[in-house]
Amino acid sequence: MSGKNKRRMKDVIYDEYLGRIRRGEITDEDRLVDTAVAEEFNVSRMPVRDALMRLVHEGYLASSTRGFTLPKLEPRQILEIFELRRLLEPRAAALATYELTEENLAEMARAVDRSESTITSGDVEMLYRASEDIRRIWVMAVPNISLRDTILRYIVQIQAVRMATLPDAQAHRVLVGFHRKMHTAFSSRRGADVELLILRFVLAGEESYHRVTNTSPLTAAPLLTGP
Amino acid sequence: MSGKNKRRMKDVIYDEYLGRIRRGEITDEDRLVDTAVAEEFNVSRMPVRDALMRLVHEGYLASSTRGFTLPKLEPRQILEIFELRRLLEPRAAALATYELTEENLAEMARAVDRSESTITSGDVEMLYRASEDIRRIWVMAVPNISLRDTILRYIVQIQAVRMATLPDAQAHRVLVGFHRKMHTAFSSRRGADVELLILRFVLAGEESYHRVTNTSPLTAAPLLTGP
DNA sequence: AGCGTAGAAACCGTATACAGTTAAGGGGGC
DNA sequence: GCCCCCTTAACTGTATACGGTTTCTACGCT
Repeated sequence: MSGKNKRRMKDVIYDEYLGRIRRGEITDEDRLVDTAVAEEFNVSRMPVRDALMRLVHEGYLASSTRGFTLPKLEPRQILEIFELRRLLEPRAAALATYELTEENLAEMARAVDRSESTITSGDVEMLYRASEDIRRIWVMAVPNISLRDTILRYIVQIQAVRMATLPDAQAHRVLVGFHRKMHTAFSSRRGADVELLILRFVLAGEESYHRVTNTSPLTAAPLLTGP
Repeated sequence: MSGKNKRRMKDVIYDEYLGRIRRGEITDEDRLVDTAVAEEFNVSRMPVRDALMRLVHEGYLASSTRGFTLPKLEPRQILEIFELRRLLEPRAAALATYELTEENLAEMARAVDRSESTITSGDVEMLYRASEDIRRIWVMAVPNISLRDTILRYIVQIQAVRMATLPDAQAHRVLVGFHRKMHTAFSSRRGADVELLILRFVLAGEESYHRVTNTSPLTAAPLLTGP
């Protein structure tokens, strides 16, 4: 009856687990095994393997000889991805500025309210979800689909950075401050303002990460060894 | 004996076909069928399917109900990827500047010579390969591995753009001119110069593509509809 | 002769089975 | 009691088989 009959199980499983990963429902301790997932969906291992292997190749999972787990990013890789985000996200957000609907902005405003409430409540879990919602709203509005898809891949890095920085009170306050400013900037419909703000946001995230983990910026070395 | 015994067939097949695609050995007309590839390697369909599906998910191939083929990019997608390249490649090339060895530069110089020789010979095939070599040399020197991998994915778009623009004499001359300038800039070890040159290079490629295909820039519309 | 339709062929998705590899855990030796 | 080795279980990779879907083709109808 419905047009969904042609949907392949491997795609269903892929979508389901990508959603779980993006919603943070898979934790570091979870070990995904194809036979177990196969049982969950009442299918054989093959479509499960297809789905999980795809998630591995896209960087959302890591495969080992003992099941699939969330990848644990090396600090080096986290810093590398900060550079990519610095290059892509300001422009992407500027493009999204002109696409966000009033409903999108209203939803973002509610998420910002939730974010601010965590300053007093200290509810890191809620901050985490609010942060996720705000990001999702604007990223989904990016009209350049290739650019949007590229940005969506950094979710693992972003979750790792949140895990590392959010327990830190200073990073928490900085993040909440940015959330309010983001809503203001997107609401103003001024792409140039949004672009600059998002650049500052990524740089602030990088700085928080460096402070919390005591690492130093990636590019210092190569730039200093230049002529 | 050799440490390669643990290499999985699916990885061997993946590497082999990724290489063939990158070297342009797969043409638009080719139709890859898993059973045929399986026969070529004397294995079953499964590792072949794994390899080909992976190439599909990474954008190097497209799957249809009738075998796997090179993806034919929509003009829209080609323009989207130009935007990504504009954002990433200048910085990536600047970072690569400090990593290129003297041998790299010498190899690039030889490729530039070959490129220039095609102005008189009109050998588009050689121009194609020289262009590929020059790009490969500097991209492989990008020290940020995540950034390098992201850039390497655009090979399909780049090949499509070359196919569309290289028969055009003006685009041909512009490209060769850039090749010489690139070698000069990389040799100078001045990242800032390289960054600007590569930005100009991507913009020139975009312009050639627009001119040849009679399309208009992607971002005109959203920017103009802004405040 | 052209178009529609039915059958066949090609190819993909999924199931089941087996082999190979790796890590864990228990038992034995030091 | 601790460490090492061997067994065993768990999990991945590959093979084979079958069913479903889509495209091609040939035949018949108009």
